[in-house]
Amino acid sequence: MKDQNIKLAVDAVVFGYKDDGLFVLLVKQKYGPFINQWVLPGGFVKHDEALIDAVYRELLEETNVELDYLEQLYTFGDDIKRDPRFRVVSVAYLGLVNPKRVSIKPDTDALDVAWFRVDNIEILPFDHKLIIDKGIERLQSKLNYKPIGFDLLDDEFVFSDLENLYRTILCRDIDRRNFRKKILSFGILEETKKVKSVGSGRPGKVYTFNKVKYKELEESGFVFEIKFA
Amino acid sequence: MKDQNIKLAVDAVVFGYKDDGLFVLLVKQKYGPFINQWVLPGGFVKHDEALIDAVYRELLEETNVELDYLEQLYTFGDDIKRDPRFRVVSVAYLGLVNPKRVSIKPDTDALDVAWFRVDNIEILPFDHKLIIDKGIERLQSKLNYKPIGFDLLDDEFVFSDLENLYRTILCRDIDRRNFRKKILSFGILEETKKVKSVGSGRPGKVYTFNKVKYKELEESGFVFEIKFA
DNA sequence: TTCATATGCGTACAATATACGCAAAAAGTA
DNA sequence: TACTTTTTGCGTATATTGTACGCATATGAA
Repeated sequence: MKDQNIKLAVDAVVFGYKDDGLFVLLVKQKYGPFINQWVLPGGFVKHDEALIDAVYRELLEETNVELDYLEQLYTFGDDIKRDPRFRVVSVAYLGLVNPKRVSIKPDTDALDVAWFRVDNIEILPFDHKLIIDKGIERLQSKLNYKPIGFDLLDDEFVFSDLENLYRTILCRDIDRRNFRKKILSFGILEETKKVKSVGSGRPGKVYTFNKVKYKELEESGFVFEIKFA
Repeated sequence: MKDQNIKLAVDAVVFGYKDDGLFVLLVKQKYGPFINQWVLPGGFVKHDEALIDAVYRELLEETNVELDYLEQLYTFGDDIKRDPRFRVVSVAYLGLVNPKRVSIKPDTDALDVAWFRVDNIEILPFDHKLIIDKGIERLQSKLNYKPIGFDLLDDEFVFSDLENLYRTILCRDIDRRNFRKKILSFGILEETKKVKSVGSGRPGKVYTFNKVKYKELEESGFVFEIKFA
């Protein structure tokens, strides 16, 4: 036995929302056991590096992406052979970013970077498909009790944008009118004086998410919670 | 630098409910940097061992406890110095068990084992207090949408037992009558023909939790969810 | 017996979720 | 221009659920 040590890695499931679809960020491996294949951005944790810093570092090195949101997702370490080379336990993170706000480009450690529609992803090396599924699950449930949808949208948006984001990610229809009523009742959106036309039909009012206000409300006991018709 | 490798450990926050209080299982260290001090059961993961198996093994070796419930909690690895000896990243697990169903005793790897009231725990070696707090948080929130309270109770219980468990763990009062109505409406409890007297007052009907029924309902879309008055 | 205590069931009211109608404001088209 | 189609913004009626209690019943204790 050459190396009895367990290696520790991090992987990032970074979601982006655009073109009415949910996308995940993948990189084409430059090194490792699956060269030239698409995998989740990630890599080994350095000896004196916090887990979360390893995620930020790998994302910069491989994709040039800086995130709007990042949280720990789950640690994958029950399958001894998840990496064919040696034992690797990986701490997966869930990231959110508006694709418009970043310019993805392969940096030093990847051959290529791209957004993939989550519903098109079939199989991936390692257990990365599993990790993505876990990420989708977390995203879907968290959307109902945290205002994380706004991290995927533009700063300024109309209500149909928000509706479609929820519809897309949750894979189900929602009642437009009740949804609007519910969100507005929270008092965490600011109405701007602008309107925006999306194709034909009446132009919609443009809103922004007031994060400061939300934090205030949260501290005084308010809970963001959405139930759907 | 003698050892550039990150060591991987697991720790278990095992909760037990008895005497109208929430308890956590601690062991007195036999080895390590905090000999003779009380810490969470746990230890290093073996090279060819699943994370979850490491938890079960350590619990057996240190406390002789087999659990009714176990889930991954969180991975602690941002503080480089959480272990004073060398870099250790620890995957924490949350366990539940009815203290009556186990006989805790220090096995090969611990000097002593005991239940500690969670509200009495002040400071612990490593970041184990932090881990316990994370466990309490998870337990409290999960109590509202999963029927995990029953893993902490006897197989046969009266309604006041369940009420008091929720009251104790959530640290707040609940309306006895509405709570009963809500739980009964789920149809996951079986009424036995027995009654049980707890001190003075009218004896209560004895119920059991029908786990099979719950799983069935869950699969057909039912969601266990409790809101409190 | 009488009292204190806990249980089991019920009812009234408030709050929220759900379903859906419809006029207003735009783009497209004859 | 006038008409149709589409999307928006706001409203209202109803169903469902949450919340606050009242109260008779069954026990142990005095």
